[in-house]
Amino acid sequence: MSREKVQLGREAIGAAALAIADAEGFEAVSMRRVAQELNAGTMSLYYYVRTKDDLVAVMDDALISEALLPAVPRNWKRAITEIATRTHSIFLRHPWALISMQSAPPGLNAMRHMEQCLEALAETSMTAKQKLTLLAIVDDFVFGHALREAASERVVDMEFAAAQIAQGNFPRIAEIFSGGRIEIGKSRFREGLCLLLEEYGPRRPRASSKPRRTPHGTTRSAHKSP
Amino acid sequence: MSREKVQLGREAIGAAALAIADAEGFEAVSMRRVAQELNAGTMSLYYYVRTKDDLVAVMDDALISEALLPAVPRNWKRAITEIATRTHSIFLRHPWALISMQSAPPGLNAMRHMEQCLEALAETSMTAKQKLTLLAIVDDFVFGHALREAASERVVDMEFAAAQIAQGNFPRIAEIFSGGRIEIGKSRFREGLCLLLEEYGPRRPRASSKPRRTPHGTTRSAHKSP
DNA sequence: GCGATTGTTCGTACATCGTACGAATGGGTT
DNA sequence: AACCCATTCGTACGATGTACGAACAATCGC
Repeated sequence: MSREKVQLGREAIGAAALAIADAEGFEAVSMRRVAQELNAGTMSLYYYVRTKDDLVAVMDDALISEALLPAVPRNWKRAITEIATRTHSIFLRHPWALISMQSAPPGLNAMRHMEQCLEALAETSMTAKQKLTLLAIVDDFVFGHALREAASERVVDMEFAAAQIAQGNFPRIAEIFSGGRIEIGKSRFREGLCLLLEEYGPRRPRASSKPRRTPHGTTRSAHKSP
Repeated sequence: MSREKVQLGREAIGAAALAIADAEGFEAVSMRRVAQELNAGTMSLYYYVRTKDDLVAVMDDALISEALLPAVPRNWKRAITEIATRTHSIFLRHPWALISMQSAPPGLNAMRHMEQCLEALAETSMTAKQKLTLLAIVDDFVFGHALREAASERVVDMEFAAAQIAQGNFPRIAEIFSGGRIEIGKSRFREGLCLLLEEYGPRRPRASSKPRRTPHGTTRSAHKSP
């Protein structure tokens, strides 16, 4: 927290919130704490930000910008892999974004990201639906792996599990860990990604179509930006 | 909320909390609300449950029980697919569990689940590391797909995005949606799962088949039980 | 019989959170 | 001078998780 006040604004507030999240964890990001960081009154933030969720959306969009490639490789598999890897690394460093992004409306950088993904697939012969499906499947995996990897770094109480294993109730679990802890580090991310891409590419994609409806549609205006 | 009080206990409290989560959403689950549902004082819950996170862990483990198969198919791909599908459907109905399970210590049912997964792979020629890797990759995808699918059912503000598209800033996004909304329903879950399993299977391990049955141990523990 | 011990219930109190409301402040226009 | 409007923010409210310890009931040693 520096002494002089910075000019308030959406980006400044988002940046301050991000700094706090990085330094003290996402749960430390409160309106009061962010305001304090900016030497401003708590309620002053609400002039630029509708609600805390809106603030988080700003943080999210700021993060997504890190997933943008300066240039999209010609080879589409390489391009998708590179984007996915960047996205993945963002989530590993900011696991909270995995959750908050699911409820945040798409911002400018999110759209740039999507545009870039489509650009990567532009030269392929895939149909629109095939493109969207591939991107969705890849994202599913990226999000899922980051979610579980981030969690696995947390320390959880293993006492109960250890007791159960020692008691002999779970022979297969006991057996597979008998040789000590097995590390399946980040290698499985590349591995899974390859499985998805290599299979999807050369083969003729299946036209499994099962239509589904989704009633979507809302309206809202962008909040004030001075 | 019925009038007569039920006998308090870990399971009863967890069940009540689950009922509230199903009926009113996970965010409606508060200690006061659960206690009210059980016609008990708020603080009475803390005799059976260390903290709210502990309560949530009870809920999680109760949910996992739904992922357990009565019998494990001999064909390992079919077995894994069935387990994954069940797990997936749990998360679609209880999206909050995606997050809470990441920080919850493994409970009894979680361990049974793991044991069952290992049983499914018992007759393959995979090494321990290969088994764990496969299970991890599959879970990554299951969690990821459920996470994003649950989110896509939420209603989010699309006005900003629509405006950007209409403004012509994102030609590829505009193009791909020009033919109306494209629905890539739950088909992509099966599709992705197949990609992962079919590729992982044949090349590495030789799958030999032999029947096997499911053992189950049961024990109790954790915090006070009256 | 009685006091002590132990298991169970829960009322009160506190810190922290998001944010509704509306009063202050200050710079331009007229 | 009078008005307007953008911007700041102090106060207050209701909700949350839970620490603390009092209250009550059942059981046991004597």
